[in-house]
Amino acid sequence: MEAALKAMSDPTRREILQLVQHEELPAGVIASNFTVSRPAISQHLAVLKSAGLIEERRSGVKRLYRTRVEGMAELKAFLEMFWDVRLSRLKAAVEAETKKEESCDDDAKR
Amino acid sequence: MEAALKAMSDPTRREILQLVQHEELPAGVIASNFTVSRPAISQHLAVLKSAGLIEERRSGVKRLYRTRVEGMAELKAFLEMFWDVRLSRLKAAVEAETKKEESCDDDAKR
DNA sequence: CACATTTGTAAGTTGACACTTACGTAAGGA
DNA sequence: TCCTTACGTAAGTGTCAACTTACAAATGTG
Repeated sequence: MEAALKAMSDPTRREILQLVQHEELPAGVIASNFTVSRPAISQHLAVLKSAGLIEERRSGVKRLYRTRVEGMAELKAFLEMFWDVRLSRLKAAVEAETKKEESCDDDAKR
Repeated sequence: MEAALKAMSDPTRREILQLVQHEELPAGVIASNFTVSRPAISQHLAVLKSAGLIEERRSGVKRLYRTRVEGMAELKAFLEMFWDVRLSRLKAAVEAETKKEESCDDDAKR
């Protein structure tokens, strides 16, 4: 999640994400959309992949990339939770409660 | 917007944002919630402020900070638009059209 | 096999940034 | 005025990240 947010903080990577959001594209084609070198894009793709925001599929000598919808959904959910702290505080409280229930069943006595 | 996203990519700054989201807090109190030095927090506050994500109010010798809701709303809107590329492409097209219209006014004089 | 295509990886450079300690500044008492 | 409180700012340091060029690896083609 941390990695996903950091990955998205780079403008080039955001552009890449938009490029492959609705069509699967080979690395070379992606790189051709930018002025930076092809290896630079290759490294950006590696960052996005390890952040779970894109997925790679090999077809012959080519490597096709596209947005990984689950990763984007997770990131979106994290941010949604962030907008309203009351929600995230609630979530934290719920998690704490869950832990309590797991560790001590004494709570039922109260 | 770029600045806001980059500001949010740091975990310490995200914690600060949550701290001051529902209560106005002086810099010192904010810093006391972290293990890093007070000047470090002061610098983080400056980053968040220049990104438009928090606002500062002076009260005597203290400086009170709280989340700037407009800034958070703008960032959220940007990301909402980002999730669906079709929308952002539409937005880009609209912006291009607007520019055209602006320059077209000049053209009309010719 | 020899060769071109497509891509990742290695190595090095540069700049940004998160952090530290030391110092400056402004407000408010004793 | 002197001192304390609550800060920001300056200056320096180490780390990381984005970029470059050069090279390696894997797959298809003659």
